[in-house]
Amino acid sequence: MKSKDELKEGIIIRATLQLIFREGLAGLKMSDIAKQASIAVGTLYIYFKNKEDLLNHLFLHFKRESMTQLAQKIDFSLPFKVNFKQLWFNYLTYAIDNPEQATLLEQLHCSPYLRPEVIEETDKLLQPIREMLNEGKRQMLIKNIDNELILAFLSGSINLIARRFSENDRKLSPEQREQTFEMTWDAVRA
Amino acid sequence: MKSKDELKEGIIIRATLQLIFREGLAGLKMSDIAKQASIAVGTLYIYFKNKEDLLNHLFLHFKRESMTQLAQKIDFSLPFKVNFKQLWFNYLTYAIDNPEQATLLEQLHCSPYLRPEVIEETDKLLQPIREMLNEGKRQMLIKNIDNELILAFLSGSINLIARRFSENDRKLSPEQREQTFEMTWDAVRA
DNA sequence: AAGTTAAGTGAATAAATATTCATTTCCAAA
DNA sequence: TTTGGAAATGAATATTTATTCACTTAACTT
Repeated sequence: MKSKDELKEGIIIRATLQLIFREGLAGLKMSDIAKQASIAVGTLYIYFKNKEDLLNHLFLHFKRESMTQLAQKIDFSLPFKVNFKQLWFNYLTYAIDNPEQATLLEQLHCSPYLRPEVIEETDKLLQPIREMLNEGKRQMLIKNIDNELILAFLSGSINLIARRFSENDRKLSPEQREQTFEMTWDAVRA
Repeated sequence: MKSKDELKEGIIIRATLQLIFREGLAGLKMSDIAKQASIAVGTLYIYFKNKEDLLNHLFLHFKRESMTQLAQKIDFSLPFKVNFKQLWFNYLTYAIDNPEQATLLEQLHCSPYLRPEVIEETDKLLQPIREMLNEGKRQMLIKNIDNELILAFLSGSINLIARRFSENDRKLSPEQREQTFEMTWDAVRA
């Protein structure tokens, strides 16, 4: 018998991601996804129960992917600022190289498709970062401000910068990335 | 003869705004808008040619409204930092009190509905702010960083904070607003 | 190499949603 | 107080888009 192509699920997810980035969730059609993925519409329903199911998988997939990227090269034996900077650069780099992802999460977050439990699950992934911020406060290195406020400040600024500077001819230079980190560090440091 | 209710256009726009905030653009139905505005579906088509037309008006309406808010109490004879702070607080306050607006612009910005010329037109509205930033740089008060980068940093952070802290029981306290401004000022100041 | 089973297809169908329009309601001028 | 005309209505219709399914194709088994 013919075996399920393991790659295909990924192809579908990536095709969907690109379409949402370009056209927004509101314009997303199953037939367009199929075309973008170079498969038949019916095939979509072999890999996903329906559109809602596909979008929930999509959301979880990229949340996990971004969190994996985020944790790269973090080593808690190193000084706080080193880790903070690494974390921030990981996020920025991921966001710039994958600008679709931020748009996606944005658009899905308030949509009739996303199931609430999926949102909750993804929020838990941030826990280690919250603990890192606590550590920074304990060492009096960063301002004593509510974690959620700091997180919103950090991710809000990075996300928008990444969106605005993700096209190839506008991508941030290494200098600009350093400048932006300087702004961020000045913002949070005690 | 019966005269057109001038208020109704505003009611429709506000109803639409709320629905997009709650359910996202993807879930937006003309019938829901009608219900939310307590009018019949047909009436929508008296005030707007069709859904696309309605959404373009919506976008322009709130862009202009937010810009008007932004310019409140700005007085170029006052010192740069005073104006900067005023501007920032205007934006934050507007964003917190009208969290729907940010979601709306976000969702519409990449959607098949919005016409490109409408996007362009709204970008022009930012021109005075860019000039203000230039003035700050001339006076060596803020870092010499690309305006678009600073703007993205500022609006990204404010937008996300406003979204996260817009529910009544989580709204930012005056202290938290000051703290957040402190972060912002530390970020941009030279 | 014939048989078996699941993947893949896309036209056909179902479901959701935008838009129209025949009718009714309301206002203002005559 | 009548009446002309625009506003308002919402069931009916048109359109768009998700989903199904009868059929074809491909890979594995005996």
